[in-house]
Amino acid sequence: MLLQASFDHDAMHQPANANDVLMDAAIKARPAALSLYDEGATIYAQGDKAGPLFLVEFGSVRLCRMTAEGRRQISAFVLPGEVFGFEASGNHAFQAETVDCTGLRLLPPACDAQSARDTLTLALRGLMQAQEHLLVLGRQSAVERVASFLLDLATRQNDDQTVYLPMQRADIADYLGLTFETVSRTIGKLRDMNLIRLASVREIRLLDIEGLKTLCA
Amino acid sequence: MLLQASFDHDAMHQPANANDVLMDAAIKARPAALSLYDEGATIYAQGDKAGPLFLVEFGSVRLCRMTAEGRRQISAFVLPGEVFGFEASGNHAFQAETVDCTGLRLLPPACDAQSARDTLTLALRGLMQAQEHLLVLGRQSAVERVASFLLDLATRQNDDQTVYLPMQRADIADYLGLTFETVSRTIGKLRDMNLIRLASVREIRLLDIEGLKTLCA
DNA sequence: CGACCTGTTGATTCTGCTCAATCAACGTGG
DNA sequence: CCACGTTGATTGAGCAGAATCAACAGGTCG
Repeated sequence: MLLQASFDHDAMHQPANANDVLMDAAIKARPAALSLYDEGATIYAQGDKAGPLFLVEFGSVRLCRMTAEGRRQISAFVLPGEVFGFEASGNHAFQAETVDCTGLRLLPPACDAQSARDTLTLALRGLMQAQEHLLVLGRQSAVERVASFLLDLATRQNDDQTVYLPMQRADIADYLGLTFETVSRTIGKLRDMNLIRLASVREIRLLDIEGLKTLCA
Repeated sequence: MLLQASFDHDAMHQPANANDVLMDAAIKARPAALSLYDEGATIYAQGDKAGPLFLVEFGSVRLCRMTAEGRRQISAFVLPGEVFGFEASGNHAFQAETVDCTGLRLLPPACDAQSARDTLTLALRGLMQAQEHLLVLGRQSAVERVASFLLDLATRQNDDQTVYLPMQRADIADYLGLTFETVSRTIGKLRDMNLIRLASVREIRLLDIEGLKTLCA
């Protein structure tokens, strides 16, 4: 905890989007300690008692669930500046794991009216993202899914040109409802179409954003 | 409005599940008129200004969205006793249409702390349903999807044996991310496996619930 | 250096889509 | 009453896209 306290909020906080204003307000109102997690750490497991919300300061988190046969579905990736931990019942239906080395700030449950409204806003934002994702999983082809994913990441990382992928191909696959082989092939296809360029395995330059957008249908 | 006022709440309200207590409280706190809609009516369109929430008294509602090519994804069906109309931004991202003749009660936006909490609870319930649905669309086969759908409907209709389908095959298809031909074939397959029996096109008897559950993986 | 993990690429299989025909239920009008 | 058109559901045949199985390359770490 002493180590964690040495992290300075302003230095670590990487603004992602319009969440900032809201979250900064939430933090000022209810400051909390920063917790560090290693890559691949479990923040909470399926069935754990639900409690506080978590704000991602840096790193990234995947929310996932396993089926009986061991198939995995990732319902969302949580990037810096975004919040997770919502539950309808008292227990977590999904598991939260860090994708890479990650810093989280705990947000205690809302008590006053204002923070209840803020929580609602954040929950609704999550609902919208989930519904958006339903569209992808239900009606899009592999190319469309990958293109949507890259554009979404670019937007949320506030960088129109370069996308950094904190997660590996299997994570992307389980998020998009594909196999990792198909993800790899599809990224290759987008590269061959000159829509993207792979600076490295984890860093992708978007060469033709309009082209990618038309692909998403 | 005079006609609508003639509907008696207690007579029309068909409790579906645990929503009841919460919703009854909400209604008592903020009573509202009942609105009638024909089959296939648009309650609000994509882009419409978001406002009140809607409680389904009887009938059913589909929340859907179209892609540029005319593909449709239904994100949820709303059954009696359930609420819809949540939006993160000021405008509706999805369109709400009635599936059959439907009665809705308007719930004005929350103003006090208690109703804000209630709204949050309902929103979180919607978020859970959407995440549950992500699992279906991302990782299940056609048989698993249809089996899950039937079991889900049975639960929400509070009838373990008989499922009544208010919607047609194309609606089920757009909800499950399949074509209506595949839905039809798959229902036929479940019938041939003696897991269900079609009393009519719209009424399905669940003969082997455990068998259906094991199918869902 | 070798073991291991991640990612890429190839060959084959299979599920579900597309196109198309048929059927049943219903309403309309002669 | 029946011929006709319409709409929704079912069924069939062939095809396309993604999954599966498998081999291999590049990087990292012991």
